[in-house]
Amino acid sequence: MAETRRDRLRAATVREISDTARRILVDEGPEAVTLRAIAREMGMTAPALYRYFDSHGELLRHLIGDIFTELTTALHADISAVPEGDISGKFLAASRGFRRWALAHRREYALLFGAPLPGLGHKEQADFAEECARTFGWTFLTLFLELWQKRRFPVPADDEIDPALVGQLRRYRDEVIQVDLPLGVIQRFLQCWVRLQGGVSLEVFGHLDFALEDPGPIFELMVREIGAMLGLTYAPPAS
Amino acid sequence: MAETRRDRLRAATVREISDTARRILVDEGPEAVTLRAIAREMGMTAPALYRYFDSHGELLRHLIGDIFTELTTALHADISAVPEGDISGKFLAASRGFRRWALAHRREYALLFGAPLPGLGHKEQADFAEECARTFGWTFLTLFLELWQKRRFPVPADDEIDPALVGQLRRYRDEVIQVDLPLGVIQRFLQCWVRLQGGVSLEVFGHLDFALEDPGPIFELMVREIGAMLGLTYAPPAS
DNA sequence: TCACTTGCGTGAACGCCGTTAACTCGCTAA
DNA sequence: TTAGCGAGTTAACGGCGTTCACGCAAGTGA
Repeated sequence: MAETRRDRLRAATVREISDTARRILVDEGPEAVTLRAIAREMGMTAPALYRYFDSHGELLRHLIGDIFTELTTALHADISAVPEGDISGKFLAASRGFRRWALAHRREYALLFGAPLPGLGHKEQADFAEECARTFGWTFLTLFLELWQKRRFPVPADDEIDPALVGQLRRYRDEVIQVDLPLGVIQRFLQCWVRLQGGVSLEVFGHLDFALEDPGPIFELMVREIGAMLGLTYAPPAS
Repeated sequence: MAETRRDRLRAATVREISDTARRILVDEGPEAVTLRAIAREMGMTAPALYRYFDSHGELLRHLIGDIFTELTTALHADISAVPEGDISGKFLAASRGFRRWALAHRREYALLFGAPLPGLGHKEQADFAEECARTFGWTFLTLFLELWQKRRFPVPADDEIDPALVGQLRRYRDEVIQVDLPLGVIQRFLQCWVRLQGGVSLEVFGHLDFALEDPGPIFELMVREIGAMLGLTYAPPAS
């Protein structure tokens, strides 16, 4: 079954819808991304969009998927801009790149990492957005694993880990990562990720404004601490 | 000007509106908190609510203020349940209490600490919600300062702090805290707060579900680390 | 007591929104 | 060549925030 002309047109329309939705999101905020607004912008009427998406929610999920992919691409660019051997540098670049992207795309970030939208259950299976999110997750995870392979930073032994955590870590390792690793590595990964994403979220959502105008130094401090935990050779940001 | 009968009735209605809104929020989620739904529930019509609030957004902000106050009250209860001398215990109780409240009130938490709602600019001045948020902030801040007074945990000296941060910390200290303190104490406070709220947010919003079913142990690990940084005498949670 | 103000609430309406249903039209595949 | 399918339309439903004109009762001053 070759790709027919119709199929190409359809794919192009889907892309145009995504792009339009994206532009509205950036320009006018998430609440302005309505079916009618998208259709209006494209010279169509709202019901026509139902030929391409089952509902408003599904369109949004698709948009989320697109944005995840874009973020992943941006991070990979940041990472591969660092010379091949410098794994510490790559890790720092990814962390800073994540924050930079988040600050430059606050509304998109809110869609990806904010409170889960009602009606957009984050629990959907076999979802496009879900898949893109997983791919994104691998970006940091592979970096982390590579770091572990090369530097063997100190991690807690299995019997030093909270028993309530051991089972969960094992499941995550065996079912998702599927690489033979000490559980302590995974615990460290999660700890780092919580700090990184947690810190970025707070800053992006303005929850540090009560004290700071520019939380950049606090973020850098955090990166430094994470680096220390992982035995990274720290280098200050380029800019 | 004494409080007239009208004033009392009016205040009662305002409270009933808040309560109704709150109930709808808890039962049906934030998107269900509409003027019409509130009015319906109260046996009124939507336009009547405009006698009490300028707009839907302002009603929501008021609701946020109420919830902040409730959270503050809950935390103070947790804190004062710990014997007077045990400042470490109080700090741990507050941290765990914050997480417990957040998990037990996910929708409310999202309203307070999620991405700022569009149309609900977080930058409003002299706002009721803003005021309640500030009061909430003092809960942890005073605990932190009390800890500093009593235990003098190690903090960086002024000239060890990122110059880009010094000015901001000084301004926050002089204009908000108004207590004579080394800037390093404030830096530490912010670092702790970022980790605490960042971690709780991630968990509440389900952004650790990709790996963990119960992030509790990770949170406890975080509390432990924070405790170590502040020289707390760590005690495992009661429950 | 009587007129008057003030505040609370209603109903109708406007323009948004997501969604559904019935319909048209042109391309495509048999 | 023709039947059918896919993409698009218009009309409509119910829900939303919001505005406006109006009624009505409670409080107020003479």
